[in-house]
Amino acid sequence: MSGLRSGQVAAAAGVNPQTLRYYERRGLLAEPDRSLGGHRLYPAETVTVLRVIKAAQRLGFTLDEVAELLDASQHRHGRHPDAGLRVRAQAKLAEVEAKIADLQVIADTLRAAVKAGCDDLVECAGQPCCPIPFATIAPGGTCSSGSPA
Amino acid sequence: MSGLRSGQVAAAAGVNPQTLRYYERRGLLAEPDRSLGGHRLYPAETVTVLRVIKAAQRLGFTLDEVAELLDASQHRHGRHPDAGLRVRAQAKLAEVEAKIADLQVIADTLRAAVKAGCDDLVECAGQPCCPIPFATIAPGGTCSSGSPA
DNA sequence: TTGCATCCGGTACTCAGGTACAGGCTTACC
DNA sequence: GGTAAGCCTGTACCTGAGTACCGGATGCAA
Repeated sequence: MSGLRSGQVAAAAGVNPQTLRYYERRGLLAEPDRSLGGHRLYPAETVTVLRVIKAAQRLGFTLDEVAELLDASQHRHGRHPDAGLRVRAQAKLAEVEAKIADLQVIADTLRAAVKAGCDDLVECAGQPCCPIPFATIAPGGTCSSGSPA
Repeated sequence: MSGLRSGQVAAAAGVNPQTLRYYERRGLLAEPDRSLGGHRLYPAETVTVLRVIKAAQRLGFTLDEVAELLDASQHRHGRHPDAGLRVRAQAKLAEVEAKIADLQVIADTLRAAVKAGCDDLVECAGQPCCPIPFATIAPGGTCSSGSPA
């Protein structure tokens, strides 16, 4: 009995054993009991906690945010209003949606550049017809459609 | 005459002066001429190059990729087939679209979690009804319907 | 010629999330 | 009790894109 060793926990959760120590330092995992010789002995729930961490990371939460979520999970009694998953998930959703919108603009620009036949960044920078936003553009050029070598 | 000093170029392009040296090390900017005392003297085009770099970065290209694009731009004569902007922009577009799709899955999951009223990660991990994918789930819970992935 | 802003090279640090290595101790099994 | 696998701490390294700091040299204008 007495608990799982770090290698066992790591294997069960599919993470590197070093990651356990790293998470402990970061405050995501509580310090476990030790054997007489100083080896960590984890309770079985630790595997679940690791899976929770990985799931939350996958949703876009940073480790600091995950730490706060786990923390909030522990003393739900003195419930702070903004610490819960619901509120944070809503905020994260807004972040993710903003990121998607940003990437969509980028994708549109790339599509436009491909369609316009741009094949040389530096040359494009001199031509006002190129859809790539060079912010403020250098002295104008003779633009048509192709890519004059 | 004789060229722009690093601070002038940096100010004109809106970047940190240190960034110029960094880009030089990374091979994005050619080594400029020097004054007798060893100070860099840039041609005016450098400002355009910096804007090109920033525009390409904005489109999702890494600095290594930007370096290759700039490189390809210089010897377009011995044209390597896959070095041009067009091909690379298409590849980058696919990357960006994949990332958008991934984020959309994440956004959907977050929306589902909010809708399901999840407010505690650890608790959710024990309940099969939570839409958050905990991969393989820990010992069961008191839940009604479930869709474990 | 003096004074100050700027620039030089080199090094080290930042953020995020880990991963790797070195040198020594513990545990488990036979 | 021997041996090998596993674990311990501490420290250094990785990617990516810069930024900061240091002591010293330069450039330019009055």
